[in-house]
Amino acid sequence: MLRLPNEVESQEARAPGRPRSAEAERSILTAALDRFIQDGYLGMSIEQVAAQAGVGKATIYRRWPSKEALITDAVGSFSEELTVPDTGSARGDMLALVSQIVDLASSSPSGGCFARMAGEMVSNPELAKVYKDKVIGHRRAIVGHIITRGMERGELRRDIDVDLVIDMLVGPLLYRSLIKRAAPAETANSGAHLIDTLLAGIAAPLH
Amino acid sequence: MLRLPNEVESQEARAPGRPRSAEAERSILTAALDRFIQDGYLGMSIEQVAAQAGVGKATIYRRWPSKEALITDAVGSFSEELTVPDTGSARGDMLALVSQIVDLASSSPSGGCFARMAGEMVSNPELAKVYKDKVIGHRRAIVGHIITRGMERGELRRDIDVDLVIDMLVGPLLYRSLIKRAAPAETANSGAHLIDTLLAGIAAPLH
DNA sequence: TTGATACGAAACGTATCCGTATCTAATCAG
DNA sequence: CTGATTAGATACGGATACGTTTCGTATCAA
Repeated sequence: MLRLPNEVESQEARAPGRPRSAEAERSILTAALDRFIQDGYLGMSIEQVAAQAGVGKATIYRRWPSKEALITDAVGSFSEELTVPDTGSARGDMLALVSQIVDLASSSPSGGCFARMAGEMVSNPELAKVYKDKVIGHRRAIVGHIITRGMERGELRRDIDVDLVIDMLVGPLLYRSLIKRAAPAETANSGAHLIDTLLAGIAAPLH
Repeated sequence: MLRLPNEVESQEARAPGRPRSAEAERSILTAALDRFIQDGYLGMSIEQVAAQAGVGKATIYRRWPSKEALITDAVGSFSEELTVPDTGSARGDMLALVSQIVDLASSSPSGGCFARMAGEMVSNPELAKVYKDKVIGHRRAIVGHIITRGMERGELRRDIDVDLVIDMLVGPLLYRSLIKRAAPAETANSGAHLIDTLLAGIAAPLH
């Protein structure tokens, strides 16, 4: 049996020589995602990413074999810190979630990411799959959880299609952020209006 | 932007020499829009456009000073043949409009155009303005007309925000077409479901 | 017929970018 | 210290694309 390093048995023996910088890896992924959202896959360049990350180009190609592999990893590493709100009511949960999304969009590149991805997904199916699985799936799961809980509590009708309601809640918000460049505060305000209208419907009461 | 010789003067006055081909101009704009939707602004090339249009590259640069000017004109020349339906009820009008949009998306490049534009608008404000004015504005006006008429007829509540309801009708449809690659028939079906849910709301009736 | 212009095709110059190779300095284990 | 590897910086080859120019041909008015 090989001699194990000090109090570490599950890790393999270290390679000789200077180890790779973990900080460089993080800064590369961050810069790559930023440039991707800003300029798109073709508009960005590896040299820009290297400059923004403060590394050399060779350091990037030592880790990823190609530009495409780097971007796929960068999009996949992009996680949103969304939590499932629990305010006691479906309406409150929806409001809290919209508030979370608005805060996140103003403090991280997640907002512009969707607009950029919408276009890139047309030409890049693999990127589309990664983004849908990692980001869209996560977001839809949270909304679905809120809706299902509201149905179980009797606040929401039991015959509604959860998947459809998710689209009706998320779709207008994304549509607004894509078309207009709405200010965060305005988005939050219209979000409340959206939720109330979705809950009440738009048909006139009979007589 | 595009000015033919002596266009402003009377139709009698003509420039000497061979006149420019109007057919070449149309085929260039059509090819440019197609390549733009397919590959994006950076992904397309003028040589591709020229080849697809069956013209020489110089013929393009004789009319437009740059790639950007060409694409701006191509997007601006893109008009949708949407008509305001009049079925007698707001619900019927909405269904008819969704049907129109679905048919249009399967027979023209308008569907993929929005996905592509969503990404390109991030980096190109001028293109965003043209697209919003020409396409989005036209589409929203039709939906707004339907909703206003429904309010006047007493089918829809009078206290709803027309702009918000437009977003609630168009947003989910666009969101679905962006995220999923839904088949046209499925989109039409879920469109009917969407309209009914929007009309009725999702809140459970009080006891 | 003549002159002027547009036409498609193709070559050209310039620039950019991907991915590789090379250089010297820095960082680890033994 | 020695050897191995990574670090950033930079040059390079190949490819691509924008925009210009040239060339011979075609199309108009006079």
